[in-house]
Amino acid sequence: MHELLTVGDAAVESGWSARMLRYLEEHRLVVPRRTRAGYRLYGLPELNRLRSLRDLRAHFGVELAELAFARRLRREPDLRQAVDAWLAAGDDARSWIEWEQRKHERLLAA
Amino acid sequence: MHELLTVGDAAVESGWSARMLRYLEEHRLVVPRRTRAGYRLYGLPELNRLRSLRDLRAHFGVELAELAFARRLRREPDLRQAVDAWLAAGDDARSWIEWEQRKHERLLAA
DNA sequence: ACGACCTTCACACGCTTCTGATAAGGTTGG
DNA sequence: CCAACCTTATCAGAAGCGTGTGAAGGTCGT
Repeated sequence: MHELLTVGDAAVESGWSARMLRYLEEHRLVVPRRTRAGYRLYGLPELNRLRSLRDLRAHFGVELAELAFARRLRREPDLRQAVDAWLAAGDDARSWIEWEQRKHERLLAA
Repeated sequence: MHELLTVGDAAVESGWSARMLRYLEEHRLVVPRRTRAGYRLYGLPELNRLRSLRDLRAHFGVELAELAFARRLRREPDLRQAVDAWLAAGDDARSWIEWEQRKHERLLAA
């Protein structure tokens, strides 16, 4: 038997406030279905999603905006590529090709 | 001849303000070397990094915090996995495994 | 040794994010 | 039909981000 909870019960069950459940829907992070009258209905998948979202925030300190950005990354390949390239130039290049050149620059700077 | 610019010149050259260059360093997005006296020194790699960072923001509207988060993603595998799992449950699962089950739930809700 | 840079620190402002509260009204079940 | 829920909309406030500006002091080149 599938439990379908209205927003208040889902709030209790998930550990969020009802206010935040509406907020999360507004930002399309967890979007419940509706009854014909417009009541939100949360099923098991939504509850799991809410709980793991809560864990992500608690455990890793992830902001909602950051999650939304991660979602952008997997949907916009050119963005992803640009970001990856930018980051790669930071922690790869710095490590050894540049290192040689820096050794030289450091002499000039000293 | 490698140009090594102090913060004011690097600001002019890169299109950021000196203030922002210090801010970007503080958030470890572009970290220059220092002279013994503590002056920041920007070389070609840093200037390129600054310019492409500028482009990333202008072209894709990327926030600095989001970039920092993307960096976390590639350095913390368990975070990455958690985020990926969460996102996957949203745009894959929603599309078809869940879809069947929703059809059923929708009947109950109506 | 002086002017033009640089350093750190801190205040402040406008904007956005997250969160709660409250108001005015619709739905539902006993 | 009434209590207890739900809806949307709005105001409010704490916290953070992106910037500028200014103070108090150190460094550098001529």
